[in-house]
Formats: sequence, C-alpha cells, structure tokens
Amino acid sequence: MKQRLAAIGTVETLPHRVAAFLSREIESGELNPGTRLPTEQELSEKFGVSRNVVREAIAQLRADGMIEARQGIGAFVLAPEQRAAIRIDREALKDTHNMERLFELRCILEAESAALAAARRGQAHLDSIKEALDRMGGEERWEEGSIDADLLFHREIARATGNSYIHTFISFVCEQIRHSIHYARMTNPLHDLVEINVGEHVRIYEALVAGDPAAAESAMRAHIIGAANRVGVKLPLSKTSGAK
Amino acid sequence: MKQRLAAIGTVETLPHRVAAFLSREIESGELNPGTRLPTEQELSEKFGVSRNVVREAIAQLRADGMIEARQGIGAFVLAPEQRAAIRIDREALKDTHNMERLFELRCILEAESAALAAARRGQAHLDSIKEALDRMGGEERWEEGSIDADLLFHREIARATGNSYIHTFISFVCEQIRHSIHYARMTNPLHDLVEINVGEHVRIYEALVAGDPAAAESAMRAHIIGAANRVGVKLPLSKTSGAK
DNA sequence: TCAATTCAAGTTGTAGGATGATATGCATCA
DNA sequence: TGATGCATATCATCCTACAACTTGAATTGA
Repeated sequence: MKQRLAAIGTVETLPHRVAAFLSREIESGELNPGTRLPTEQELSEKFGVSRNVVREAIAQLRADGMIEARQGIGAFVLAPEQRAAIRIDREALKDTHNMERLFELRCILEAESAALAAARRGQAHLDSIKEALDRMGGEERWEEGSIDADLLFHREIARATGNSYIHTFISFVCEQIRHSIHYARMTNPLHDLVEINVGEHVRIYEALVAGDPAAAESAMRAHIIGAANRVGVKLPLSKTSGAK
Repeated sequence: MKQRLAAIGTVETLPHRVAAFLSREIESGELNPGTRLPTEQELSEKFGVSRNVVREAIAQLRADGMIEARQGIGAFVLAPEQRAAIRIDREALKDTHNMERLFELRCILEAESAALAAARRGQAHLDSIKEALDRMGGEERWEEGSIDADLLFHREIARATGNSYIHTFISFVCEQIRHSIHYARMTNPLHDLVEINVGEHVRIYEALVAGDPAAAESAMRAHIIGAANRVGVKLPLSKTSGAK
C-alpha cells in the first residue's frame, strides 16, 4: 500500500523535467527539425543542473527519435516522421477536445478489433473475457476494482484478435484515458460517479460468444460512445451511420 | 572489449545497448513485473561500463514506463499495462507474421480514418493530398522520392481527419513499415521492384473529393491489402466482407 | 600561390569518484 | 517493550577528467 502511493505520486526527477521542457519546445515548433540544440554545457548552465542530468534527458529524447546526437558535432532535432515511439502528453489530455480525439481513436481501434475478435476468439479468450465481466459486476464499490476489471475486459478482447500490436495499441490508449480520468477525479470530486454500464459490456460479450463480427463492432462502438458521454466527452458521431 | 561496430545509419551507443538488453529481458518475461533489478553498481560491473552509462539506459526504460526507480530502494519492473510509450521492435518485424499483424493494424487505422477524412476534409487538405499524389506519379525512379510521396499521401489524409492522435498513430505505423521494407531491400535486392499502384491512390483521392466516407474506406482498405501483397505479405481478409 | 598536412578547439561519449536524499533494518537506551 | 537513532544500501545529482570525433584554421612544403 505504501508502494501504491509511491506509484501514483510520480516523482518529478530533474532529467524528466529537462526532457519535458525540450520535448515541448520541439513539439510546439520552436525548435524546427534540423535545428542544432545548444551544447550540453550550455543546457546544463541554462537549467542550472549538471551535465549528467542533461545527458539523461537527451538520452530519453534520443530513444524516442526526437533528436539525433552526433559525437563531435552536436544534437539535432529530427522530423516528427522519424519518431521511434508514440507518447501522449498527459497535460494535453486535460483539454476536453483532446480527450475527445483520443476517444475517437479508441473507438476506431476497438470497434474493428471487436469484429476481429468475434471471428477469431477461442474458448480460452471467452473465458478470460467472461471473468473480467464478472469481476466488473461483482464489485461492490465502484472504486479501483471495477475500473481495473473494465480495462481488463477491453484488453482481453484485444488479445483475442491474436494480434499483439492491436493489443499493445489498445492497452496503451485505454491506459492513457484511465489515468486522465483518475486524475480528474482526484482534483474534482464531482466526477465521483463514474458509472460503468454493465449492460453494454454484456452485449459485447454476447456478440463475441455468438461469433458475430458486425454485432460485436456496433456493440463496442455504442459502448465507447456511451463511456465517453459518461465522463463528459461528447463524441462526434464518427461513422456510426457508415458502419451499416 | 573494443569492438568496431560500423552499424549503418545508427551509431550504437553504450547506453542504447544496455537499454536494449534490459528491455529484451523484460519483454521476454525473464524479468517479471515486480522484480527488482540489480543495483546500478552491479549492472555497471556486469556490463563492464560506467555507472553513468547504466543510468542513461535506465532513464530510457523509465521514460517508457518499463521500470520504476525508487530512491533508496532500487529499480523495479513494471507491468506492461503501465507503459508510457509505444515502441515497436524492428528486429521482430523481420518475421513476416509480425509484418502481417502490423499491416492489419494499419488497415484498421487507415480505413476508418479515410472515412473520417472524407467527411471532414477542407480544400486545403485536398490540395496537399493532391500534391503528394502528383509527386508520386511524376517521379521517374521508384526510389526514395515516390516512396516519400506515398507516405506523405497517407499522412495528409490522416491529418485531414482533424485528429492529431490519429495522425500520430498512422504516421508511426507507416514509418515502421517503411523502415522495415527499406531494410529488406538493402539485404535482399530481389525486392527492388516495390511498385506503387497509382490507380489505387487515385480512387482514394476521388472518394475524398466526393466526400464519400464509405467509398473512401473501402478504397483505402483495398489499397492497403494490395500494398501488403506487393511486398509479399498476405493479409488475412480482416473484415473486408463485414464492412458492407 | 596552392595543396596537403598538422594542429587546436569544440562537442559528445565514457569513466570514476564524491556527496546528498531516501528507505530499511538493527542496535541502543529509557 | 517500545521508541529512537545510527549504520547501511540505494538512487539522485554533481564534479572532473579523458577519449573519440568533427571542424576549421594554421602550418608546411612545393
């Protein structure tokens, strides 16, 4: 439990802060691709930290493919197309518009994945999905337990597609949304009633059992739109009509 | 231990190699979530590098949410659900099955995005998409030029959705595929005839101009399946039939 | 003058030690 | 017994030094 607290309250380490600063400067366009960064020496003076801290920060940006460091010359900003990793700025998610966009992406991913899962799921998949479903409804308190079960439900469906990349992407997007909502509840207790609609989940599960891709897709789509609404995000209809 | 490694393109730095080693150990399951890593001291001795190098490696893994370091205690492996970034192992993409899965994910993302783009695109979007289309056909040599134009074409469509996350995700997936194919061509000259089917692109563009989401979606789906076939990846039908 | 070589300065890469901050367990003492 | 304080282990940060690499200017030789 003590670990729990430590895990939630992320410690802001110096390299992390420096990396975040530079990252923002690059994303915002203040540092165009091709631009040379200040030297490590200059950066350490500018931020008032040691060169080691700057190096750790640059190591992160380098691993993400945001910059490229060349020995003897310097570090240069790379084009956004050459990113080696996808990362979502959690600050930006406090803006409802961005949350809306993320839900839209999630809807795209999960709707088609549900269809794939309906076509490919095995009995073992159905069992683990069912288990998550039961955990969701069985939980007395709408606290961590049922939210975790909800996430597990979606992850298990993604796993049932048999495509590990789909699983990775969906897990990632869901986790970002969960974290953001969790944060919103911490700062604004009004949000305490984040209800989970069990009926929507059951409909998805039944479509999977029946092996009906079209039904699974539309049930998942309806569910995500509903989930978005329940946290105050109005999803643009996307292609609810076009799916027919 | 003075190996001369003339890796093409990327200079293999020590922190990168250490991070890759640890990363693989975690991904492969040798280090389960919750496990404590050896101390920085031990790692630096084990790999024969300085503690600074180990720290830079750990900084990368930490930024990705693969491990969590707690001052005074140690560093611990985190569960795969808590990843803060998506990263695709390029080694794994040499396996055709993985390439197939990635194409499937791309198909999901781009098909629905094309539909969204058809509904939301403005004139400026159409112009830049058309420009990429012209660059693609105009190129004499099927070398870098037309491949870049092809990627740009897809990115501009993603941008026309007005959803920056969709744009990020699609750009990322496309870039991983491009890099992998580029690498395959380097090692196996047989692949030299990676043709680009202009007709498929034109059909997508026309659907966008017409503002027809359903047509855009099916044209995009057909195009990606075709593109996969042309590089030797047979895409499982996914939901070509279910889309009707 | 001109070309080739050498050299010096600047920058990142790596090494190693020192000190501060934090968590844990043990010993001490009332 | 129980609370306190100390020693230890570990990560966080800082510092200095040197190696490897690049660039451009100074030097040298014809």
